[in-house]
Amino acid sequence: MARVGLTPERLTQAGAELADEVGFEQVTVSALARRFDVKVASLYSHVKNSQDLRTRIALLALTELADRAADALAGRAGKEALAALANVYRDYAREHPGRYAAAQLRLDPRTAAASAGVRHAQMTRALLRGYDLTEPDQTHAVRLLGSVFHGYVSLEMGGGFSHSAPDTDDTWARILDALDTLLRNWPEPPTDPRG
Amino acid sequence: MARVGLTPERLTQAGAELADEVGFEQVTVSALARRFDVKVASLYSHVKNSQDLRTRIALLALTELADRAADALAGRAGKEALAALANVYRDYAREHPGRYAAAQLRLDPRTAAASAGVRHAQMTRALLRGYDLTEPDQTHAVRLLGSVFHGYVSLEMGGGFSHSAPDTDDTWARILDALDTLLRNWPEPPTDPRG
DNA sequence: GAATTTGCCTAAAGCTATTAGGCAGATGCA
DNA sequence: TGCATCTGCCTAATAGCTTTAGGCAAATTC
Repeated sequence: MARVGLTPERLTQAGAELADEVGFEQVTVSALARRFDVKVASLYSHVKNSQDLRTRIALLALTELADRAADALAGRAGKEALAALANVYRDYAREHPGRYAAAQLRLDPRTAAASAGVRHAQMTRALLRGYDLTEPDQTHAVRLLGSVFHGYVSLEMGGGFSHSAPDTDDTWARILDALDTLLRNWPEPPTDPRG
Repeated sequence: MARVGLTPERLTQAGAELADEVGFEQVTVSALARRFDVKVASLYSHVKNSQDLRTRIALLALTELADRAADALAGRAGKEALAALANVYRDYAREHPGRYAAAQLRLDPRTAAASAGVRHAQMTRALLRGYDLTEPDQTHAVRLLGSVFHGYVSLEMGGGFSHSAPDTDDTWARILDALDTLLRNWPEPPTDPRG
Protein backbone atom coordinates (compact mmCIF):
# COMPACT_ATOMS: atom_id res chain seq x y z
CA MET A 1 0.00 0.00 0.00
CA ALA A 2 1.19 3.49 -0.79
CA ARG A 3 2.80 5.08 2.23
CA VAL A 4 1.53 8.50 3.04
CA GLY A 5 4.34 9.53 5.34
CA LEU A 6 2.42 10.09 8.53
CA THR A 7 4.36 11.44 11.49
CA PRO A 8 3.23 12.82 14.81
CA GLU A 9 4.32 16.26 13.60
CA ARG A 10 2.34 16.15 10.38
CA LEU A 11 -0.69 14.87 12.24
CA THR A 12 -0.38 17.62 14.80
CA GLN A 13 -0.03 20.27 12.15
CA ALA A 14 -2.97 18.96 10.18
CA GLY A 15 -4.94 18.65 13.38
CA ALA A 16 -4.28 22.30 14.11
CA GLU A 17 -5.51 23.28 10.66
CA LEU A 18 -8.55 21.12 11.09
CA ALA A 19 -9.22 22.78 14.44
CA ASP A 20 -9.16 26.20 12.84
CA GLU A 21 -11.57 25.05 10.18
CA VAL A 22 -14.14 23.12 12.18
CA GLY A 23 -13.40 23.92 15.80
CA PHE A 24 -11.13 22.22 18.29
CA GLU A 25 -14.01 20.20 19.71
CA GLN A 26 -14.57 18.66 16.33
CA VAL A 27 -11.00 17.50 15.92
CA THR A 28 -11.27 13.78 15.88
CA VAL A 29 -8.96 10.94 14.97
CA SER A 30 -11.43 9.89 12.33
CA ALA A 31 -11.64 13.30 10.72
CA LEU A 32 -7.89 13.50 10.64
CA ALA A 33 -7.63 10.08 9.02
CA ARG A 34 -10.08 11.18 6.34
CA ARG A 35 -7.98 14.24 5.71
CA PHE A 36 -4.97 12.04 4.96
CA ASP A 37 -7.15 9.56 3.07
CA VAL A 38 -6.00 6.85 5.36
CA LYS A 39 -7.73 4.35 7.63
CA VAL A 40 -8.36 5.44 11.19
CA ALA A 41 -6.30 2.71 12.82
CA SER A 42 -3.22 3.90 10.95
CA LEU A 43 -3.02 7.02 13.07
CA TYR A 44 -2.58 5.00 16.22
CA SER A 45 1.02 4.18 15.31
CA HIS A 46 1.81 7.88 15.52
CA VAL A 47 -0.34 9.26 18.31
CA LYS A 48 -1.31 7.34 21.41
CA ASN A 49 -4.94 8.25 21.28
CA SER A 50 -7.38 11.05 20.83
CA GLN A 51 -6.28 12.80 24.01
CA ASP A 52 -2.66 12.63 22.94
CA LEU A 53 -3.53 14.23 19.62
CA ARG A 54 -5.37 17.09 21.30
CA THR A 55 -2.55 17.64 23.72
CA ARG A 56 -0.05 17.87 20.88
CA ILE A 57 -2.20 20.46 19.14
CA ALA A 58 -2.45 22.41 22.37
CA LEU A 59 1.32 22.37 22.80
CA LEU A 60 1.78 23.50 19.22
CA ALA A 61 -0.57 26.40 19.79
CA LEU A 62 1.13 27.40 23.02
CA THR A 63 4.48 27.38 21.29
CA GLU A 64 3.29 29.40 18.33
CA LEU A 65 1.70 31.91 20.67
CA ALA A 66 4.83 32.20 22.77
CA ASP A 67 6.95 32.70 19.68
CA ARG A 68 4.71 35.46 18.45
CA ALA A 69 4.72 37.04 21.87
CA ALA A 70 8.51 37.00 22.06
CA ASP A 71 8.63 38.61 18.66
CA ALA A 72 6.14 41.27 19.61
CA LEU A 73 7.96 42.19 22.79
CA ALA A 74 11.36 42.50 21.19
CA GLY A 75 12.47 46.12 21.31
CA ARG A 76 9.32 47.37 22.98
CA ALA A 77 8.63 48.60 26.47
CA GLY A 78 5.87 50.21 28.49
CA LYS A 79 2.52 50.68 26.92
CA GLU A 80 3.81 49.78 23.50
CA ALA A 81 4.89 46.39 24.80
CA LEU A 82 1.61 45.96 26.64
CA ALA A 83 -0.41 46.60 23.51
CA ALA A 84 1.84 44.44 21.38
CA LEU A 85 1.52 41.48 23.71
CA ALA A 86 -2.20 41.90 24.10
CA ASN A 87 -2.66 42.03 20.36
CA VAL A 88 -0.70 38.87 19.89
CA TYR A 89 -3.33 36.95 21.82
CA ARG A 90 -6.26 38.67 20.21
CA ASP A 91 -4.92 38.37 16.69
CA TYR A 92 -3.89 34.78 17.13
CA ALA A 93 -7.34 33.89 18.38
CA ARG A 94 -8.89 35.53 15.34
CA GLU A 95 -6.53 33.96 12.85
CA HIS A 96 -6.52 30.57 14.53
CA PRO A 97 -9.66 30.11 16.59
CA GLY A 98 -9.24 26.36 16.80
CA ARG A 99 -5.65 26.58 17.96
CA TYR A 100 -6.52 29.28 20.43
CA ALA A 101 -9.19 27.00 21.87
CA ALA A 102 -6.62 24.21 21.95
CA ALA A 103 -4.28 26.41 23.94
CA GLN A 104 -6.90 26.49 26.69
CA LEU A 105 -6.92 22.72 26.99
CA ARG A 106 -6.29 21.73 30.54
CA LEU A 107 -2.94 19.96 30.61
CA ASP A 108 -1.79 17.70 33.35
CA PRO A 109 0.69 19.51 35.59
CA ARG A 110 3.79 17.74 34.32
CA THR A 111 2.94 18.46 30.69
CA ALA A 112 2.01 22.04 31.50
CA ALA A 113 5.27 22.61 33.31
CA ALA A 114 7.21 21.42 30.28
CA SER A 115 5.14 23.44 27.85
CA ALA A 116 5.55 26.88 26.35
CA GLY A 117 2.95 27.98 28.85
CA VAL A 118 5.67 28.97 31.26
CA ARG A 119 7.18 31.26 28.64
CA HIS A 120 3.95 33.18 28.58
CA ALA A 121 4.14 33.98 32.26
CA GLN A 122 7.81 34.90 31.89
CA MET A 123 7.08 37.28 29.08
CA THR A 124 4.29 38.97 30.95
CA ARG A 125 6.75 39.43 33.80
CA ALA A 126 9.27 40.85 31.38
CA LEU A 127 6.69 43.28 30.14
CA LEU A 128 5.97 44.39 33.67
CA ARG A 129 9.57 45.38 34.17
CA GLY A 130 8.58 48.53 32.32
CA TYR A 131 6.32 49.35 35.23
CA ASP A 132 7.29 49.83 38.81
CA LEU A 133 6.00 46.72 40.51
CA THR A 134 7.68 44.52 43.06
CA GLU A 135 6.58 41.16 44.33
CA PRO A 136 3.94 40.16 45.15
CA ASP A 137 2.28 42.93 43.17
CA GLN A 138 4.02 41.82 40.04
CA THR A 139 2.39 38.42 40.31
CA HIS A 140 -0.97 40.01 40.94
CA ALA A 141 -0.45 42.07 37.81
CA VAL A 142 0.60 39.04 35.77
CA ARG A 143 -2.61 37.35 36.76
CA LEU A 144 -4.68 40.42 36.00
CA LEU A 145 -3.22 40.78 32.54
CA GLY A 146 -3.71 37.09 31.84
CA SER A 147 -7.31 37.35 32.95
CA VAL A 148 -8.11 40.38 30.88
CA PHE A 149 -6.44 39.10 27.74
CA HIS A 150 -7.94 35.68 27.95
CA GLY A 151 -11.31 36.87 29.17
CA TYR A 152 -11.70 39.56 26.56
CA VAL A 153 -10.61 37.39 23.68
CA SER A 154 -12.79 34.51 24.67
CA LEU A 155 -15.87 36.67 25.26
CA GLU A 156 -15.34 38.57 22.04
CA MET A 157 -14.91 35.40 20.02
CA GLY A 158 -17.88 33.76 21.70
CA GLY A 159 -20.07 36.62 20.58
CA GLY A 160 -20.44 37.85 24.14
CA PHE A 161 -20.05 41.42 22.95
CA SER A 162 -22.85 41.08 20.47
CA HIS A 163 -22.12 43.11 17.39
CA SER A 164 -23.47 46.19 19.07
CA ALA A 165 -21.99 49.63 19.55
CA PRO A 166 -19.41 50.64 20.49
CA ASP A 167 -17.02 48.78 18.27
CA THR A 168 -15.04 46.09 20.06
CA ASP A 169 -11.83 47.55 18.64
CA ASP A 170 -12.59 50.77 20.49
CA THR A 171 -13.24 48.92 23.70
CA TRP A 172 -10.04 46.97 23.30
CA ALA A 173 -8.02 50.14 22.81
CA ARG A 174 -9.60 51.77 25.84
CA ILE A 175 -9.01 48.69 27.97
CA LEU A 176 -5.34 48.75 27.03
CA ASP A 177 -5.20 52.43 27.97
CA ALA A 178 -6.85 51.63 31.25
CA LEU A 179 -4.48 48.79 32.03
CA ASP A 180 -1.48 50.96 31.26
CA THR A 181 -2.77 53.66 33.58
CA LEU A 182 -3.50 51.11 36.23
CA LEU A 183 -0.06 49.54 36.06
CA ARG A 184 1.60 52.93 36.29
CA ASN A 185 -0.47 53.71 39.38
CA TRP A 186 -0.90 50.33 40.97
CA PRO A 187 -2.96 50.96 44.09
CA GLU A 188 -1.97 49.96 47.60
CA PRO A 189 -4.48 47.77 49.39
CA PRO A 190 -6.97 50.19 50.93
CA THR A 191 -6.85 50.36 54.71
CA ASP A 192 -10.00 48.97 56.22
CA PRO A 193 -12.08 52.02 57.21
CA ARG A 194 -13.43 50.03 60.16
CA GLY A 195 -9.88 49.33 61.37
CA MET B 1 -43.01 -0.65 32.61
CA ALA B 2 -42.62 1.55 35.67
CA ARG B 3 -42.73 5.20 34.72
CA VAL B 4 -39.94 7.23 36.10
CA GLY B 5 -41.48 10.63 35.59
CA LEU B 6 -38.97 12.14 33.24
CA THR B 7 -39.49 15.76 32.27
CA PRO B 8 -37.27 18.23 30.48
CA GLU B 9 -36.86 20.05 33.81
CA ARG B 10 -35.77 17.00 35.76
CA LEU B 11 -33.39 16.02 32.99
CA THR B 12 -31.92 19.49 32.92
CA GLN B 13 -31.50 19.58 36.67
CA ALA B 14 -29.91 16.13 36.75
CA GLY B 15 -27.74 17.10 33.81
CA ALA B 16 -26.50 20.10 35.75
CA GLU B 17 -25.64 17.93 38.72
CA LEU B 18 -23.90 15.48 36.44
CA ALA B 19 -21.94 18.33 34.91
CA ASP B 20 -20.71 19.41 38.31
CA GLU B 21 -19.63 15.88 39.10
CA VAL B 22 -17.93 14.81 35.90
CA GLY B 23 -17.53 17.98 33.86
CA PHE B 24 -19.81 19.58 31.33
CA GLU B 25 -17.99 17.93 28.44
CA GLN B 26 -18.85 14.54 29.87
CA VAL B 27 -22.55 15.25 30.07
CA THR B 28 -24.02 12.82 27.64
CA VAL B 29 -27.49 11.56 26.90
CA SER B 30 -26.30 8.07 27.74
CA ALA B 31 -24.86 9.04 31.10
CA LEU B 32 -28.05 10.84 31.98
CA ALA B 33 -30.14 7.82 31.03
CA ARG B 34 -27.99 5.63 33.27
CA ARG B 35 -28.54 8.06 36.09
CA PHE B 36 -32.30 7.61 35.77
CA ASP B 37 -31.91 3.89 35.18
CA VAL B 38 -33.72 4.23 31.93
CA LYS B 39 -32.92 3.38 28.33
CA VAL B 40 -31.22 6.06 26.29
CA ALA B 41 -33.96 6.37 23.72
CA SER B 42 -36.43 7.32 26.43
CA LEU B 43 -34.81 10.69 26.88
CA TYR B 44 -35.52 11.68 23.33
CA SER B 45 -39.18 12.25 24.13
CA HIS B 46 -38.13 15.01 26.50
CA VAL B 47 -35.12 16.66 24.94
CA LYS B 48 -34.59 17.03 21.22
CA ASN B 49 -31.03 15.83 21.26
CA SER B 50 -27.70 16.15 22.95
CA GLN B 51 -27.31 19.77 21.91
CA ASP B 52 -30.73 20.63 23.26
CA LEU B 53 -29.84 19.08 26.60
CA ARG B 54 -26.63 21.06 26.84
CA THR B 55 -28.38 24.25 25.92
CA ARG B 56 -30.96 23.72 28.64
CA ILE B 57 -28.22 23.20 31.20
CA ALA B 58 -26.52 26.36 30.01
CA LEU B 59 -29.73 28.34 30.36
CA LEU B 60 -30.26 26.94 33.83
CA ALA B 61 -26.77 27.99 34.84
CA LEU B 62 -27.19 31.47 33.38
CA THR B 63 -30.43 31.91 35.29
CA GLU B 64 -28.99 30.67 38.59
CA LEU B 65 -26.03 32.98 38.15
CA ALA B 66 -28.21 35.97 37.34
CA ASP B 67 -30.40 35.27 40.36
CA ARG B 68 -27.40 35.12 42.64
CA ALA B 69 -26.04 38.29 41.10
CA ALA B 70 -29.30 40.15 41.63
CA ASP B 71 -29.29 39.01 45.21
CA ALA B 72 -25.72 40.09 45.76
CA LEU B 73 -26.27 43.54 44.30
CA ALA B 74 -29.36 44.29 46.33
CA GLY B 75 -28.62 47.10 48.75
CA ARG B 76 -25.01 47.46 47.74
CA ALA B 77 -23.17 50.12 45.78
CA GLY B 78 -19.68 51.11 44.80
CA LYS B 79 -16.85 48.83 45.65
CA GLU B 80 -19.01 46.70 47.87
CA ALA B 81 -21.28 45.97 44.94
CA LEU B 82 -18.30 45.34 42.68
CA ALA B 83 -16.84 42.78 45.05
CA ALA B 84 -20.18 41.15 45.66
CA LEU B 85 -20.87 40.68 41.97
CA ALA B 86 -17.37 39.46 41.27
CA ASN B 87 -17.61 36.93 44.06
CA VAL B 88 -20.88 35.61 42.74
CA TYR B 89 -19.13 34.46 39.60
CA ARG B 90 -16.09 33.11 41.36
CA ASP B 91 -18.04 31.29 44.04
CA TYR B 92 -20.51 29.85 41.60
CA ALA B 93 -17.70 28.52 39.47
CA ARG B 94 -16.17 26.84 42.48
CA GLU B 95 -19.40 25.38 43.76
CA HIS B 96 -20.67 24.38 40.34
CA PRO B 97 -17.78 23.99 37.93
CA GLY B 98 -19.84 22.02 35.45
CA ARG B 99 -22.62 24.56 35.39
CA TYR B 100 -20.17 27.40 35.11
CA ALA B 101 -18.64 25.69 32.10
CA ALA B 102 -22.14 25.23 30.71
CA ALA B 103 -22.80 28.95 31.07
CA GLN B 104 -19.97 29.55 28.58
CA LEU B 105 -21.65 27.43 25.95
CA ARG B 106 -22.01 29.38 22.78
CA LEU B 107 -25.71 29.91 22.21
CA ASP B 108 -27.25 30.82 18.93
CA PRO B 109 -28.15 34.53 18.87
CA ARG B 110 -31.89 34.04 19.27
CA THR B 111 -31.49 31.79 22.28
CA ALA B 112 -28.87 34.03 23.79
CA ALA B 113 -31.11 37.07 23.42
CA ALA B 114 -33.90 35.30 25.28
CA SER B 115 -31.60 34.00 28.00
CA ALA B 116 -30.65 35.35 31.39
CA GLY B 117 -27.42 36.40 29.73
CA VAL B 118 -28.88 39.80 29.08
CA ARG B 119 -29.62 40.26 32.78
CA HIS B 120 -25.92 39.88 33.47
CA ALA B 121 -25.02 42.80 31.28
CA GLN B 122 -27.84 44.85 32.81
CA MET B 123 -26.62 44.15 36.31
CA THR B 124 -23.08 45.09 35.47
CA ARG B 125 -24.46 48.33 34.09
CA ALA B 126 -26.43 48.85 37.28
CA LEU B 127 -23.29 48.32 39.28
CA LEU B 128 -21.50 50.92 37.22
CA ARG B 129 -24.06 53.54 38.12
CA GLY B 130 -22.09 53.81 41.35
CA TYR B 131 -19.21 55.12 39.28
CA ASP B 132 -19.17 58.14 37.10
CA LEU B 133 -19.18 56.74 33.61
CA THR B 134 -21.17 57.82 30.61
CA GLU B 135 -21.56 56.08 27.31
CA PRO B 136 -19.60 54.74 25.57
CA ASP B 137 -17.24 54.40 28.52
CA GLN B 138 -19.84 52.52 30.46
CA THR B 139 -19.96 49.85 27.80
CA HIS B 140 -16.19 49.67 27.72
CA ALA B 141 -16.25 49.14 31.46
CA VAL B 142 -18.97 46.49 31.24
CA ARG B 143 -16.79 44.60 28.83
CA LEU B 144 -13.71 45.02 30.98
CA LEU B 145 -15.44 43.70 34.06
CA GLY B 146 -16.88 40.78 32.15
CA SER B 147 -13.44 39.97 30.80
CA VAL B 148 -11.71 40.12 34.15
CA PHE B 149 -14.32 38.12 35.99
CA HIS B 150 -14.58 35.45 33.36
CA GLY B 151 -10.89 35.40 32.59
CA TYR B 152 -9.78 35.18 36.18
CA VAL B 153 -12.27 32.53 37.15
CA SER B 154 -11.54 30.38 34.16
CA LEU B 155 -7.77 30.64 34.54
CA GLU B 156 -7.93 29.98 38.26
CA MET B 157 -10.15 26.95 37.81
CA GLY B 158 -8.04 25.66 34.96
CA GLY B 159 -5.02 25.65 37.19
CA GLY B 160 -3.46 28.51 35.27
CA PHE B 161 -2.36 30.12 38.51
CA SER B 162 -0.55 27.01 39.63
CA HIS B 163 -0.81 26.63 43.38
CA SER B 164 2.11 28.95 43.84
CA ALA B 165 2.52 32.06 45.94
CA PRO B 166 0.93 34.48 46.37
CA ASP B 167 -2.42 33.02 47.27
CA THR B 168 -5.05 33.46 44.58
CA ASP B 169 -7.41 34.93 47.17
CA ASP B 170 -4.91 37.75 47.71
CA THR B 171 -4.62 38.36 44.01
CA TRP B 172 -8.38 38.39 43.66
CA ALA B 173 -8.73 40.97 46.41
CA ARG B 174 -6.05 43.17 44.89
CA ILE B 175 -7.60 42.93 41.47
CA LEU B 176 -10.93 44.07 42.87
CA ASP B 177 -9.15 46.98 44.55
CA ALA B 178 -7.49 47.81 41.28
CA LEU B 179 -10.73 47.68 39.32
CA ASP B 180 -12.44 49.91 41.85
CA THR B 181 -9.64 52.45 41.60
CA LEU B 182 -9.71 52.25 37.85
CA LEU B 183 -13.45 52.79 37.62
CA ARG B 184 -13.26 55.78 39.92
CA ASN B 185 -10.54 57.27 37.73
CA TRP B 186 -11.45 56.03 34.31
CA PRO B 187 -8.79 57.44 32.00
CA GLU B 188 -9.46 59.53 28.92
CA PRO B 189 -7.97 58.17 25.73
CA PRO B 190 -4.41 59.48 25.66
CA THR B 191 -3.72 62.04 22.97
CA ASP B 192 -1.39 60.68 20.33
CA PRO B 193 2.03 62.17 21.12
CA ARG B 194 2.77 62.18 17.40
CA GLY B 195 -0.37 64.20 16.72
C1' DG C 1 19.43 -9.96 -2.57
C1' DA C 2 17.83 -11.56 2.11
C1' DA C 3 16.40 -10.18 6.66
C1' DT C 4 14.27 -7.00 9.43
C1' DT C 5 11.73 -3.19 10.48
C1' DT C 6 8.07 -0.01 9.61
C1' DG C 7 3.66 1.70 7.99
C1' DC C 8 -0.79 1.23 6.70
C1' DC C 9 -4.51 -2.23 6.39
C1' DT C 10 -8.48 -5.42 7.85
C1' DA C 11 -11.25 -6.95 11.57
C1' DA C 12 -13.63 -6.49 15.65
C1' DA C 13 -15.57 -4.78 20.04
C1' DG C 14 -17.44 -1.05 22.77
C1' DC C 15 -19.57 3.42 23.48
C1' DT C 16 -22.55 7.49 22.06
C1' DA C 17 -26.31 9.58 19.18
C1' DT C 18 -30.50 9.26 16.93
C1' DT C 19 -34.73 7.43 14.68
C1' DA C 20 -38.72 4.22 14.08
C1' DG C 21 -42.09 1.59 15.79
C1' DG C 22 -44.41 -1.11 19.76
C1' DC C 23 -46.75 -2.05 24.13
C1' DA C 24 -48.58 -1.09 28.56
C1' DG C 25 -49.94 1.90 32.02
C1' DA C 26 -52.13 6.44 32.82
C1' DT C 27 -55.72 9.59 31.59
C1' DG C 28 -60.08 11.28 29.77
C1' DC C 29 -64.72 10.56 28.78
C1' DA C 30 -69.18 8.37 28.72
C1' DT D 1 -66.88 1.40 35.60
C1' DG D 2 -65.47 0.46 31.00
C1' DC D 3 -63.48 1.99 26.77
C1' DA D 4 -60.59 4.82 23.94
C1' DT D 5 -56.80 7.51 23.59
C1' DC D 6 -52.62 9.14 24.70
C1' DT D 7 -48.19 9.15 26.81
C1' DG D 8 -43.95 7.24 28.35
C1' DC D 9 -40.59 4.07 28.25
C1' DC D 10 -39.07 0.05 25.61
C1' DT D 11 -36.78 -2.83 21.75
C1' DA D 12 -34.45 -2.68 17.48
C1' DA D 13 -31.54 -0.80 14.21
C1' DT D 14 -28.31 2.44 11.87
C1' DA D 15 -24.35 5.22 12.00
C1' DG D 16 -20.08 7.44 13.75
C1' DC D 17 -15.92 7.69 16.82
C1' DT D 18 -12.33 5.09 19.62
C1' DT D 19 -9.21 1.72 20.39
C1' DT D 20 -6.75 -2.86 20.13
C1' DA D 21 -4.90 -7.01 17.69
C1' DG D 22 -2.87 -9.05 14.08
C1' DG D 23 -1.36 -9.16 8.94
C1' DC D 24 1.04 -7.98 4.71
C1' DA D 25 3.85 -5.29 1.77
C1' DA D 26 7.07 -1.65 1.15
C1' DA D 27 11.21 0.42 2.85
C1' DT D 28 15.49 -0.07 5.12
C1' DT D 29 19.59 -2.50 6.57
C1' DC D 30 23.43 -5.40 5.88
